[in-house]
Amino acid sequence: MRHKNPWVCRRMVKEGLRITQTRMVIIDILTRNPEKHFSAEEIFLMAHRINPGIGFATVYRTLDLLAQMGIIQKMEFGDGKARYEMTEAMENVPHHHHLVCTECGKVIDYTEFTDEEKELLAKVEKELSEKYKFKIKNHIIQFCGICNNCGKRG
Amino acid sequence: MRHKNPWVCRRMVKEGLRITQTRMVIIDILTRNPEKHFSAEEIFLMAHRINPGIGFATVYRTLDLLAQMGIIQKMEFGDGKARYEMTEAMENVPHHHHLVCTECGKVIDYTEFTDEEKELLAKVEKELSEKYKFKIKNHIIQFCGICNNCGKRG
DNA sequence: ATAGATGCAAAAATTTTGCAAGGTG
DNA sequence: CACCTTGCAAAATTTTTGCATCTAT
Repeated sequence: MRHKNPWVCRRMVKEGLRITQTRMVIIDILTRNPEKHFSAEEIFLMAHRINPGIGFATVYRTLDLLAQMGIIQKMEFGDGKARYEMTEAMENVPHHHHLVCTECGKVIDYTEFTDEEKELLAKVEKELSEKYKFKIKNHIIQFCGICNNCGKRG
Repeated sequence: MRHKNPWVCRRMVKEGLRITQTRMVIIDILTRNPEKHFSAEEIFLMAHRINPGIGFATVYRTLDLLAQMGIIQKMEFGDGKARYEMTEAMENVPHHHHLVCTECGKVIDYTEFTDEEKELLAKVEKELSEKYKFKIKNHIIQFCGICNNCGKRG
């Protein structure tokens, strides 16, 4: 099997997991779209277009697996569907967070973190980690509100 | 109808909504537990114990309504159930965030924000608000990782 | 009185599971 | 070849909807 994302494949091999065609299709979709936040259905449809044999259940199982390994992050913007995207631990994945419109569900990505913010976040993580004996792997930051469009209408 | 949370009731009246018994039961549960993050089912069970006539659908409808009004915040910790808690905009609700264990689902509340953190957060919100013309009402901050217990076992 | 709100039950939507068959190491 | 992984279909879970009835204003 061709290894499209060597970093992920190495981790899978190290954990005794098999590098299958279906998994590679899904990993490829996620790797090529590090700034997107796809739902399971969207990933299924894209995977299905590449290989029509792929089933919904396997997409869910693979997403769970990758989330468990810390390769992707599962999140939820309030519309009942889980979303998945590469974690910041991945190469070439810019640190980014989300602005979520509670009116229309629109999600804006927000990447411009200042050094001050990054440092403070790292400090907070370190403090929390020690205080609660919690091994922090990732964080989710969402700002919720009303987007430009909905603000005009509403 | 007795008004258990005058602040919320005033807002409801202002928006032409009716202050019903069912709504007050639900608002009371949420008001008395500002630091908890109940699922819809948990709220339904508690409401049902107070007034067995209350139905599941109304619980969902009321939670949606309150979330839409910005009185409660809907969030998701990765177990497929939405959670609801009073927003910081409410009186007497301490600013707090969550540490979520991705192994066992345990959620630890984290309230100790320094002034530095609060100021920076306010600054970031203001900047984002202007840059994206987004009226920010709230934020969700979650740190994801492995809790003390799961760390020992795993 | 009347428009909004409720409760029930049925439906929708998303996610999980069982199991025989297939693919990877 | 052994055993992990898959696909399908069925099941489980969570959330939403339709509609007659009730109730707050």
